[in-house]
Amino acid sequence: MTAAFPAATQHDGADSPPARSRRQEPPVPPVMPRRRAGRPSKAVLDTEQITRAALKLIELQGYKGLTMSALARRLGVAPSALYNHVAAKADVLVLVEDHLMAGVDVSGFATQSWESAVRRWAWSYRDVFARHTPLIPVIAVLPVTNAPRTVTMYEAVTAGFVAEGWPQERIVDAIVALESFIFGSAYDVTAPEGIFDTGALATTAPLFSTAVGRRTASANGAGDEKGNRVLGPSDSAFSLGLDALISGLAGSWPRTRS
Amino acid sequence: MTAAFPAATQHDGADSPPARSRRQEPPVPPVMPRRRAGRPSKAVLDTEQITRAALKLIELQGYKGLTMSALARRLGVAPSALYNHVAAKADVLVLVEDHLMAGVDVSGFATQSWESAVRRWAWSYRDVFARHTPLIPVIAVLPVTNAPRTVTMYEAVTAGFVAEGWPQERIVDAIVALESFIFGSAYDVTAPEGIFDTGALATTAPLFSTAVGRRTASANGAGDEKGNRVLGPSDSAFSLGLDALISGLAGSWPRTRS
DNA sequence: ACAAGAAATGAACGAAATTCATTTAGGCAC
DNA sequence: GTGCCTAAATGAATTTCGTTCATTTCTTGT
Repeated sequence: MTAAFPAATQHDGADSPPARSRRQEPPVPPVMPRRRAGRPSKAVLDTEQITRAALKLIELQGYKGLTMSALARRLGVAPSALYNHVAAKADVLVLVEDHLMAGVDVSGFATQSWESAVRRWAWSYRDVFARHTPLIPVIAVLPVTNAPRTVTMYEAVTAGFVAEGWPQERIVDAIVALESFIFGSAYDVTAPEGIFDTGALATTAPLFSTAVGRRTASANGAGDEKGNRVLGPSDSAFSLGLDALISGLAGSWPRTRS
Repeated sequence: MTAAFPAATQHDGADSPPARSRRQEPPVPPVMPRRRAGRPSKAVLDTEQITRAALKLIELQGYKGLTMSALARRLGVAPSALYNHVAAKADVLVLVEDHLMAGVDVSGFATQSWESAVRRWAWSYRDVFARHTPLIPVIAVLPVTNAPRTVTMYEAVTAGFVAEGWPQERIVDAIVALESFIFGSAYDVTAPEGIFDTGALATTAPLFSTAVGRRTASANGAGDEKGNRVLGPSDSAFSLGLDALISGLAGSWPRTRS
């Protein structure tokens, strides 16, 4: 009946904690040494290891493969053991999210112009979460309180806005607006190729259909060779929108003319 | 079979039509009279009814309550019957999505200036999907081919862009950029009150923390009385970003000077 | 009239998250 | 030291969901 446990199944050759040798039969390497019940002398799990294992799983199998069972298996542990460290699967997602935030590039805010810094930050932010779209619903609603790296990221961004002279009351709104655009654009990266092909509905929507045709045509012709990344459709939309947002935001508050 | 309907075994396995309510389970329509197996003389289901029932369920219980069982129960049908009309639950979401698209206000594109029309469209688009954020991952990746109302919506928007004189190759990118911002902003609407409260991390992020404080302060003071809606934090961020995007996009292509 | 197929029922199945009782180990209080 | 409280593990069970399948019954096209 309930056969979802590592009883007969083994780990995916990632670990074998205490090398307890059997009588004389080392049947197969990947056989689980089977920890006996009860608290182990040395703690097997902590949130750090859980985070790492989750990231590895996501890398190998995508979010589809990120199940509590799979996570437990990878850590050489029973699924229920995870619940000593996280209250629910959502907590695992939060761990992953906060880990990822450290990978967002905020370096520009210390060194470059506001425009350049925002652009660099936004691209890297989008790139990170384009590979982790299932986290977006989580982030968007997640109180920042227990996400230290996320707060650190916001602090660096805010510093860049302050340095540019932005009025305090508008900074958070501006960041939120940029972030909203970034999250939405991250989804767009994952969209399939012909997402806008109208097919049988083409006659219903002549203007839109030709616009779609022109778009892909111009995109195909525009191979950017000089070291810049080659732009896909989602990249050119992101570029257009980001530049518009940046220039629009720059003009949204009364700067003293230099 | 016996002539009397065996009310002992219900087809649900999860809950029972009679008054025995376990958790909440608001008593759905009257208790259905039990249909015997086999094809009924008159078809009970079609995609139209499924869509309506799904929308009602979402309205009453949110997306959490939208399960195939609940949907079937509401339609007076066994869960498996749904699969004669949709291939999977995702199809139900697509039905709902396309239905909703008809509610997005594109009327401005026929009558107003491009700026006003985009603004009206964007606000209504965001408002619709702020109440349906679970659809966003679906929409963002969904080929438009079998979503007729979605195509109709795009056609109206495209017409507005064409009328304004936009270059064909950039129209789709501009729409995608706006849409990305809209989807991201829809999530933001659902964010809890103190999402940016840094709590114990406040000392780590002094600039960000004060910016957050100033934001809510200015938002609280700014009650808009004259018929306009009172702006919450997510509204003012949306407003700021949308205006920036619109003006930035307007300046992104070489219009002939009037 | 009859075969094909559409549209229901009802009974499973399998995956997944989560809970619970139980076992064991470490760290305090006394 | 002894004893208790709690943390961290196992193993089994529970619940909920989406989905499939065999079967029944009815409609429709030839």
